[in-house]
Amino acid sequence: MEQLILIDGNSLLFKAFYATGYMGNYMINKDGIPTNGIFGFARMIDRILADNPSNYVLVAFDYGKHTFRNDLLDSYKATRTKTPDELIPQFAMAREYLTAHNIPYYELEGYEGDDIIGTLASFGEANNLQVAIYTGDKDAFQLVSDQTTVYRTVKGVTGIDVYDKAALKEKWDIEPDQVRDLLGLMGDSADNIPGIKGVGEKTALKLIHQYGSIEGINEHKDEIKGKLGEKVRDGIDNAIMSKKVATILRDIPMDVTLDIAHYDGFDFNTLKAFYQKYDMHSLLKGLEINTEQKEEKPLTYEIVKTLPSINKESAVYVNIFDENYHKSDILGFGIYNDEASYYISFEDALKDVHFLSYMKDEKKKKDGFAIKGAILACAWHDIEVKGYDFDLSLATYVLTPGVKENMKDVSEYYDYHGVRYEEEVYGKGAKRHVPEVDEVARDTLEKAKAIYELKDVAIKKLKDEEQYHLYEEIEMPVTYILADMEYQGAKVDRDVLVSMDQQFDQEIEELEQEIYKLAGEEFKISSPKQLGDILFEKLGLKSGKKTKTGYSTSQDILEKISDQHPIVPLVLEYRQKTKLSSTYLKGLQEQIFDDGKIHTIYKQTLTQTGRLSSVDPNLQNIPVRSEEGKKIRKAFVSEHGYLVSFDYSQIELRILAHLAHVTRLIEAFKAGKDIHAHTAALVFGVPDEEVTSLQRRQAKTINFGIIYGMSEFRLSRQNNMTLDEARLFIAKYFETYPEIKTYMDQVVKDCEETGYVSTVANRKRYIPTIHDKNFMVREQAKRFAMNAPIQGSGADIMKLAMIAVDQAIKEHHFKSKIILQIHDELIFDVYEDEVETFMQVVKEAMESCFKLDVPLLVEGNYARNWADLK
DNA sequence: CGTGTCACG
DNA sequence: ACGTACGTGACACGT
Repeated sequence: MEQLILIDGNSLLFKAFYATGYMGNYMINKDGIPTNGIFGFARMIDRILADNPSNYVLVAFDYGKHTFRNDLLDSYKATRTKTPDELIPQFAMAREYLTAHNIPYYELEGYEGDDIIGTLASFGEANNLQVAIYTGDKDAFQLVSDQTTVYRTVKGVTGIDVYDKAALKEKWDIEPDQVRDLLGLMGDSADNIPGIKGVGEKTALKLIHQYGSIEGINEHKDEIKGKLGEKVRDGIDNAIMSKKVATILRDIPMDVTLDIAHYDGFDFNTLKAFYQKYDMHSLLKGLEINTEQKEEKPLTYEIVKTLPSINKESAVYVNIFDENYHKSDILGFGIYNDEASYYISFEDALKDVHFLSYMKDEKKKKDGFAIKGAILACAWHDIEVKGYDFDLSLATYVLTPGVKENMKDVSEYYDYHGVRYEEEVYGKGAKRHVPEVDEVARDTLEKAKAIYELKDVAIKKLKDEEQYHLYEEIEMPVTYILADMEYQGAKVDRDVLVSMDQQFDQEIEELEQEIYKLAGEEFKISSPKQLGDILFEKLGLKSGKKTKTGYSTSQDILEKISDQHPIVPLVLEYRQKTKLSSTYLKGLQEQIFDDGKIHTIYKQTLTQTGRLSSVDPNLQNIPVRSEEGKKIRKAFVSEHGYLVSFDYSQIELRILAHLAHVTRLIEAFKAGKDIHAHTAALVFGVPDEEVTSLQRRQAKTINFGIIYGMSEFRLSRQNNMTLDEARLFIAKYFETYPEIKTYMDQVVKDCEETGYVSTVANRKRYIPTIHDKNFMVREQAKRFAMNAPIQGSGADIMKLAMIAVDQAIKEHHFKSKIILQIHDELIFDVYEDEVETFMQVVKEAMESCFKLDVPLLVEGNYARNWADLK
């Protein structure tokens, strides 16, 4: 069946505008015209057409401010925030883009784009076409039918949710027609449609399921009991009217023929001229690449058994089969530059002296993707690699931490489409396999080529964004240090784990029996569902908050009711023991390599803030807070003498004091005071030495809360205060440190203007949801904005510390090595004879690696195992 | 594969 | 009126 594609132009342009705000700059072109909205708009349209080649496409726009909806409802869209100035000129550009692309568009005075789409969808259905509607609004769901599907853009410019009849059924259990009833009841704050006051999605659906429609509700309104009944009777007239407003017209007076949607492709030069006019280089490049790949220069490569000589900088892609490169086979290697394109299999490569000497030749410069993994996978197979000086993965992470780690998504970020997802090539889950060599070679060279093509683009962008330093002087050196740390590994005494494990298994078994006895039956204690039933149904304990699926049985709930029944403390103990047993005692044992060590993987391109994360296993969350758990650390032992730890004291509060120029905090840190006690003294107006432990604890809570963007509500709960007390407390806190309030307000404001926040090393976090129309989402965005510069600057400083320490170790010719990084702490394996000087040198290096307005304080310890490192 | 829970900074 | 702290990863359960 032929397909008719209908696109809501206004909706997409708005979405694109806000979604690409995260590009940070508003992409002003050389004439000073902002182009970010049109940029995202063009990307979306390109994507839609690439995914669904069709000869019938039409983009519908709103036209004129006044429609019949304003006659029905004075306030319609009255509360819409004014269209941003940067967006206004882009409406005309959107039409210009469509013209350049040969895509038909349509607008009709007094009607919204929705109505044009509704009318054309009816026409399409009557003419036996498959109709695909692309929009960001949920109103269009009412147009769904057996022939019509709605594609709703979500998150950014490429995410799309598919809505057909089954999806509506699943999401809301309603028919397409009832979408109007749903909207009529709920109203829509964005369009200022009232609906029924106090009725949200849940209640609206309940009413619809019971009475079928708003008309049905109206007939039975007197039967509805209680508060809801009152609300319904008060609001039903509004709902009836709101439904009319929310109804998309399907027969507006327009001359409907299939011809008005006729599309048969674009002219390369016309579209190119448009992109050039507005300086949209990445789209232009994407256009050229696509056309190139389709028509002119398909990827070619040669499978070789011995590597010919390579005389210029090349992309070298190491194709690693498993996620864990410490244990993975290597399938092969791709070497690509603009005159060479070779694939050599792992088996051949091992035997090829030309290849091996090329790889270890420092002077042969190489560009890669996730080079830490490439270097280490090679190292485990005794292949020495030198000369990597560019990493596309790291570069992209610095530019935008939000992009996924795989090469496909990274390439798409640059509008480069020549790479496929892993699953497409190798399958996923149980179906994952190595395809024939030709396919592996193609995949490998596709990736090598992408690295080669995108390197300059990425570097230019890094420089434009003033992030080249962060990339080149921080992330690149750190990736090499991490490679050493991972390869070095952490030595583990398996016997410690084994004997603890045996004891735990026994204790867990005993706990189980006691719990069953108290419960009167056997059940899966670790199933929250079954445990909830036992505690709150069978034993009738007072339940606290609920989760989506039932009673919450989380630790804080259980602690509150632990004196109500002897089973509760046993469950808590059971929880702790099974957690320690399965995750740490058993889990860690499985991860010990033949060399008696654990080799974690640090993810350097994952977090939104610049921190590292550790996986397989996670060595950044080994227990310490409970005495019982801390014993696990006894298993981590020194290989050569001592384990040494250095951790930054209060680094995040120091960063806050620095960033916000908090006079009294800075003074306190300079004077070396106990910062929480001192805060308490200032806030409660007592001398430092008279601060009670409760006061100190409350001050500590708020100090941390500030870093996270805490609410009054949360503080009151955390500190067992009333909401009023918490408000007063916060007010006094901000009186004490007035600069903090000013700073936080400014950070949020900056974020609203630029779409991102940044750290001391100019690491950026883009937060597009700062403009979200949903209050909750927006508030969360503000907390991200307040926290990211602090947490992120901490991460920056730690990375600088690692570089400084690495440097110092080399200068002093220490044999000792860094083993672990845990956000604000470094752990080393130190030779006995080096300990004394090592302690001094490292402390100095860490404290002086970055200058803040407050001193950085580092505390060091050494011991034979990790548990004894106080 | 999503959800709940809990381990860490 | 919303519903409530930032950043992570691993495991067990149950669909």
